[in-house]
Amino acid sequence: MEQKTPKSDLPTLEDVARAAGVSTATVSRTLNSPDQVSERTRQRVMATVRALRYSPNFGARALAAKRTNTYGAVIPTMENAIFARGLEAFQKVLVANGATMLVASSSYDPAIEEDQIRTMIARGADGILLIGAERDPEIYDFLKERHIPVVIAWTGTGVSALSCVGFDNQAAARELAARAIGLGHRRIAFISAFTQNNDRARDRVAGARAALDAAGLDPDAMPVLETKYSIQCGRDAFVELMNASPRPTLVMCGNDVLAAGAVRAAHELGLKVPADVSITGFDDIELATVIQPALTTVHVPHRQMGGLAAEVLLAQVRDNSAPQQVNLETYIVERASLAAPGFQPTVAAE
Amino acid sequence: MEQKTPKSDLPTLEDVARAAGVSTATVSRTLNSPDQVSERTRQRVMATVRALRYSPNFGARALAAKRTNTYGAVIPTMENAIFARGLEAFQKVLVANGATMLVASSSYDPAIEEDQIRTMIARGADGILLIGAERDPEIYDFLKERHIPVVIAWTGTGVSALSCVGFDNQAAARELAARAIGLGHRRIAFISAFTQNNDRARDRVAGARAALDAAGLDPDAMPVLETKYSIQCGRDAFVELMNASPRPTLVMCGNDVLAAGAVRAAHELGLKVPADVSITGFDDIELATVIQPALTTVHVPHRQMGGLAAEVLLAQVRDNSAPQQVNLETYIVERASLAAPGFQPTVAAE
DNA sequence: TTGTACGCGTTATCAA
DNA sequence: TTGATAACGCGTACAA
Repeated sequence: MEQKTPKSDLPTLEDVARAAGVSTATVSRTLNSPDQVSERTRQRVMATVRALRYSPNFGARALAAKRTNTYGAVIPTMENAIFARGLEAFQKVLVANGATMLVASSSYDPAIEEDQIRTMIARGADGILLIGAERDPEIYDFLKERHIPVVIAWTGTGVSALSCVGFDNQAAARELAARAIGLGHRRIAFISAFTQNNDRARDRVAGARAALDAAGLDPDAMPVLETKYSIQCGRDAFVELMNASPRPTLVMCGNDVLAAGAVRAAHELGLKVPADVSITGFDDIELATVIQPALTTVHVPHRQMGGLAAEVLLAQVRDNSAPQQVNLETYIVERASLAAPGFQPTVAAE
Repeated sequence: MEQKTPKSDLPTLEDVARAAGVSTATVSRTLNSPDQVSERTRQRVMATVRALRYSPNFGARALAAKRTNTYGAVIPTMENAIFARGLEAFQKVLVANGATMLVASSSYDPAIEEDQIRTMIARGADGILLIGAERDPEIYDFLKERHIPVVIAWTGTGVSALSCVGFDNQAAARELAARAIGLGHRRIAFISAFTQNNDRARDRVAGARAALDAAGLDPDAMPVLETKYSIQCGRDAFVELMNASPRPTLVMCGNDVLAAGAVRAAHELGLKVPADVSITGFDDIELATVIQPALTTVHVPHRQMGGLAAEVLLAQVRDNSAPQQVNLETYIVERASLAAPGFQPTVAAE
């Protein structure tokens, strides 16, 4: 009156082994390194696996193999098209390589982010994707101590000894500003995301300043308003900026969402874009093409960034390859929201 | 000349126990059920935990506890604001309850989705969030067999014995169509997402038909074009629809993204919205407020849905509570893109 | 309140 | 190519 495992539970490796008439080691090998097993036994084992609907226990596997095949992504928020795009690409590459993605968002809060990072590693993440390079050095120490490979995305100037896949925020903004200056703009204002704990935002503002400087203009004369990431906030900021006198001829925005708000505000103020005031964005999300006028902006290869980040991370974990620094190209997308000051569309057509 | 664990590895429960001068059981209890431990020893153990920077090994924990505190979400794509919103909320509630989120996207492909679901449970997910109720019954059997709690979101008509948190897609679309019919619209066309494997899309079309039927109009006379989820596709579909003669006075769209494309196409065709043709959306994402004219659409409480889904799932797993069916309210958001046929804005202001 | 001791399901080492 | 078996690190009856 004694049975082995009547617990009505899921089948285990041992169950498969017994049913197939082999040892657990052979079953394990069949699953993990099929080429070490003879064709015949492999067939038999696989058949048993299917018959028993066996699926390996994750915890046991992680415990024994010291690897989870799980990767964490800690981002500011999924409710931002740029991160959603990057994540989607990151995840796709992971899946294509048999790995799974863990996601947590920090709401741009460094304390929450730190917590999430710790949670990720406690959850056994084999590697981690982080956005931006700026954070408490202690976190980097922690990560290094646990030997967790990290890839930093969205910024090209990474932390030494860490992988990064990004682009030069500052150079991109500088180029855009330089183009505007070339068009004749002199009074430029900037609506930025909060720059605290956000190196990307800071670099973009710095880029605009650098262009001003290079053109012999006073970089510190540029009004900069920092605000939250939302259309409404972009709108409010724009209104405030237009209270200045003389008014700016160009309002650069740290991202397309803020720019969309600015364009909206311009309409409400009875200002024509770009005739009365030019507006630029950054990111090139779909929103930029949908509003009137469409946004002149900086194209950022979000999807490529996410995909590459996954590849770099996988290489580090699986092939133990060295950290890499990848810098992607951005480019200006010319649409309608930027033109020379006082530009008249119909006249210009001549 | 013998040491216990000189492997230069991470500290284990045993290390903490030894350093604190207690048994591993006590350390485990301090961590998992602090109230079963005396204040004094708890203090001491916690201090040691911090000193050693101990963090429990995930695999071992999962193996012993038969629980991972990890929940999976399988969605069509993160690159869709509605799912991004829902996921963000889902994740927030999870984190607030000490759990972690696994994410996979299926690209609306049933085969991929099935794969992802299996992967999730192979990864030890304690529960799973799925979008929409329609899928191979075999998958539900599989889930049931493994005793994995499931919550289905985005649709109110769930699978029996499974939790769902959603809303009535059909009723919402019916109501919107009824309002349009009340306004005088008779020739209505519909741009839908692909309805195959998508009960939400199908229900929305059915809702419009139901309203037509209720008004004594022929539901089958309504032209329906199915297309991919993108602004460009909405644009193309709209153009095609407007080739009909007589033209529809209203084009309903299955979601806001398609509607945005339709509005764009109307502009390009020289048609005024809503004077020449009305357009409606569905979802009420930010995009709806940003385009000109702003979209009259159905507001769907995406965030609430995601948050509730997490709560329902957690309750099932942790409190072993019964599956729940939650139906959320939607409502029509009246903006500018829907008006009576031939409506003249300036005249109407009188 | 605390400790002992076993089991959880795999992987991996070593022999055969 | 295959098998026996020792880890792997933690939770939890059960006992004290």
